[in-house]
Amino acid sequence: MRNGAILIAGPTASGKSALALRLAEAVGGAVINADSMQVYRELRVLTARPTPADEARAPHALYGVLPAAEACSVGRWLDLARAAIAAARASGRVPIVVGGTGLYLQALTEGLAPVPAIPPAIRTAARRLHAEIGGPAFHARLAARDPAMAARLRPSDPQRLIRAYEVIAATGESLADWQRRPPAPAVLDRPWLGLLLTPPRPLVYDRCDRRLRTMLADGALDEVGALAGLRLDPALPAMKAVGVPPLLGHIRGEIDRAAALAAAQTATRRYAKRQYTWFRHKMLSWQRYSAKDSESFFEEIFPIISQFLLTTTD
RNA sequence: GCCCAGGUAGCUCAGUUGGUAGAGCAGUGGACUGAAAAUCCGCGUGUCGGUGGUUCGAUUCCGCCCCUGGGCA
Repeated sequence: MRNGAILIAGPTASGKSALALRLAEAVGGAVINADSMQVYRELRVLTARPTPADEARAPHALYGVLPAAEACSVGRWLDLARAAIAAARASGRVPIVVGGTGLYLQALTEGLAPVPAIPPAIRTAARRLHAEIGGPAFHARLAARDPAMAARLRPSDPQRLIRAYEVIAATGESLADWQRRPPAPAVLDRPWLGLLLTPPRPLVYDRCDRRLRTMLADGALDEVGALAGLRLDPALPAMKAVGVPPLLGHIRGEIDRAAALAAAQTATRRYAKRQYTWFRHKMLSWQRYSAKDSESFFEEIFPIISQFLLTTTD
């Protein structure tokens, strides 16, 4: 039986998906999404999700599986990924996990603190309180209950402040203590091979720019218009996907199309830059490839994959 | 050809009553443990268009030239 799993990471527009698909075809794999935005159903074009034609070439999992009205999370994704990996193995396929969300991949390979699920009412209340009293006051409230977390968070960082607050409120224990505990059993308890794609940055930026243009031509505006029609909470993750805010602005008539395009392109470049930072510092055990296109990636990588899969077969 | 307004960071501009200059954006470095395509923190020397002049000292004042925009011909 084949035990190994292949993980592919890289900044947006680095050619991950194409490579994953080629490998899946070559080794009999199943492609599993590790991208926080590609999980949302409504955003196919703007999140550069694999096309139906791509999905027909090999099994794909976790693409477009949640409505934008719901918020995904690392924990939720991890549960989905665990199931998808098990399903792939059960069908005799090699799991090929591919995506650009560093946090998700980290949770997959290193585990996640075993914090219980926080009741939605508590989460909502924490968010509402933060909105009401503002960062500094909220930070002070947190400090009163959880000095350890307050000490390492800035009053200007709403997302982490709220998380710390809801954890202490729901569990009575500091998130810092939770994180010190041994993580839940690692999802990837069997051998895995991490491949990190890092094409030269100017190349990725150029691809991002051109891809945004293509997305607009392919209906990204209609897609975002339909999303707007759902009248969702603007704080939901899908509403904050790269490109959504500027395209919404254009739809509402606040900025012209060219400005929306430029803003979306800029946001994409900045996102890619953050990904490079994460990958550079956190994925030290991953094999890095800076090849310029997916075809040369494939030729370079395929022999390594084959060797890896051989050594992990019982 | 003449008149007017400009020419300062990659871009848009501010400013210096003469002591070689600073914002936003872009870019860049970093952080990251349950909404992460999120969230947050750092980083600003550039022939101040060119060239002469005045001055201890000119990006700043003066002359000439070049370029851009507008107006008049």
